[in-house]
Amino acid sequence: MTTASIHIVASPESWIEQAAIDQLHQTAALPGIDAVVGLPDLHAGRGIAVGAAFWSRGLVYPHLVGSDIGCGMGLWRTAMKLRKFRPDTAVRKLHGLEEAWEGDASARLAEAGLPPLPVETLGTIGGGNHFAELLRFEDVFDADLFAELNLDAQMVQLMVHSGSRGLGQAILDRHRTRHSVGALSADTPDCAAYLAEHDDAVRWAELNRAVIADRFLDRLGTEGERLLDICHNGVTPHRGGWLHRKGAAPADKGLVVIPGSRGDMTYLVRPRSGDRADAALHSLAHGAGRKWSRSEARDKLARRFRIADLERTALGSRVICEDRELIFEEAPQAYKDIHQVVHDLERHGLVDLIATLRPLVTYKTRRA
DNA sequence: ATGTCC
Repeated sequence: MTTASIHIVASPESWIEQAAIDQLHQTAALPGIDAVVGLPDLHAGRGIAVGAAFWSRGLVYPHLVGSDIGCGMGLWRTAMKLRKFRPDTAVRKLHGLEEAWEGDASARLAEAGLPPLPVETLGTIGGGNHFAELLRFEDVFDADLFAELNLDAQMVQLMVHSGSRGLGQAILDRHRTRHSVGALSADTPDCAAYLAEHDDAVRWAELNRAVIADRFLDRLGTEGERLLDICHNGVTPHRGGWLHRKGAAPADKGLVVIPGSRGDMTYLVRPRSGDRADAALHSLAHGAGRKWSRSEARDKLARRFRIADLERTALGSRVICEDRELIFEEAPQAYKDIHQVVHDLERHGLVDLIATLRPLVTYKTRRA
């Protein structure tokens, strides 16, 4: 059995935990895996490294995508002018947005051309590292491109990070009862069935982000226009094989936002194509990447900070998170430095920087 | 990650 090539996109000074590297090697040794790429936000996951892309020739591995099929980031321009925006007012209006949506979810599914999939959680953020955030453009690195893309630094922007909720989980669970963590031969009915369900979950997740954005915009009394939507958990056909992305943004689907932690900047980048993009499996970091596990973050930060300390960030933004464990787990200190992560991508010739965005209000969870 | 586990 041959072992796949392993390419890690990071500079020598960027810290990457050994456990994540070990996981890459384990995945590289699976049958049919030809190429493995670790992005600079690489960190250990539950068996599979996060911040990674895996290319196989004739086999599809559902467990390399994981349970949150279709998870990703969307970015909207709101119609709120920055100079009129008051964070206090926004904070007052934002609550209950992780609870069931009152709108007609079935109609939204039908409009999107989706089959009658579960609708109970459509329009809900979920837990973990998911969030919705209001931001403003800060540094503009390429003013011509910024203008050409019709971006507007005068307006408040909205970013949504969420996925397919219980739907993706159910698809992986069903697959696992039959095949465990085994591969599917690409030409089998079981593989076709998984891919069909996977593709539905990807579209459900994209719709979920759109409904979340609608709920936020409604609550804030404004409207929005979607600028981009990017899926970082999924499997797609690529060069006669299958490209699995596990917490890796696509470099071949237009502009990408790479959020830092909830207390740091977000980067808007334009992926480059070419040999270096090929070597990186047309993939990019999907965020800053965890530096500390959730339990480490809780232990270390609960000693040093009160909840109230974490509801305001070093950048002056607000964090709405009524879950006292989650606010420690997701604290900025638990994440790598986003500037270093993006610098590594730039240094490897994978992206051109367009702009940074500064967080204003981050919403995680708050009772209605 | 989880209409999640304690």
